[in-house]
Amino acid sequence: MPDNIQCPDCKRINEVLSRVGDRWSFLVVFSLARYGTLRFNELKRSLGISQRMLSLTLKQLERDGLVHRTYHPSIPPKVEYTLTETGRSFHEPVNALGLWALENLDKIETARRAYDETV
Amino acid sequence: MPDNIQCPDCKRINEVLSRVGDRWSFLVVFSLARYGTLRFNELKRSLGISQRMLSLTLKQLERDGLVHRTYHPSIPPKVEYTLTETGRSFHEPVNALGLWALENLDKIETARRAYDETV
DNA sequence: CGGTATCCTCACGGATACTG
DNA sequence: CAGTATCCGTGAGGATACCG
Repeated sequence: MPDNIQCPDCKRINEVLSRVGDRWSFLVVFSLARYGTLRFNELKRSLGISQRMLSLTLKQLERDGLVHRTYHPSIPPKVEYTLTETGRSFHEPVNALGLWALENLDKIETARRAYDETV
Repeated sequence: MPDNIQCPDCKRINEVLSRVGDRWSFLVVFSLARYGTLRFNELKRSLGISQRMLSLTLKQLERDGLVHRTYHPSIPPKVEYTLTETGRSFHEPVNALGLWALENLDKIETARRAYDETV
């Protein structure tokens, strides 16, 4: 790497991650991909997320074109969320990350304990 | 989804992501995977990260067993960082995410503008 | 060069209450 | 049910200064 330039892609990757790279966005996409369609409170229970953060996260994801929102004007109201095509394509790397996480949690905890003992 | 239980994997995924799922960790792993070995200040310039955050991020990644640190006691000192095997395996999903980010930045910005106009 | 220490700010995010 | 509004605490993270 030439030492006076930045990692050429990191800046752009950073931009995208700062939009859809937070933990709640990951988990919402992960959940919607798994279950297809979920209502607001189903997502809320599913993720253990606060009402406020879910509302904010869903609005961002809708704005960025990853999530589609369908409002059924019944009483009580019913709102369903699904992934858009872009959202589904985002699911692939998100899922890969989730699987890696599940597979490596133990390894990380072991490494962490080992590290802490040497200190 | 049964409506009274949580997304079964989300809790564990959340745990791992809360450790290695921050943006700086992603970018450090992404950079180290691409360039192999980098010194502290090379990483710093490469990522546009503050000295403090890079120091903290590297220490976490070393602790979690994703990054290996080699100290050369010369004058001036020289410290090189590489990925461990776990770190390299982490690179796969991180890279997938990075590539997705690069491919979809435009699409996201377009969706965002469209959304903002309807409001 | 490769850090640590300190200070300071602001955004993340929970708790609670209220509404159509 | 599906939000919005408000308040508030904590922690992420930059800026700066200093050190071996």
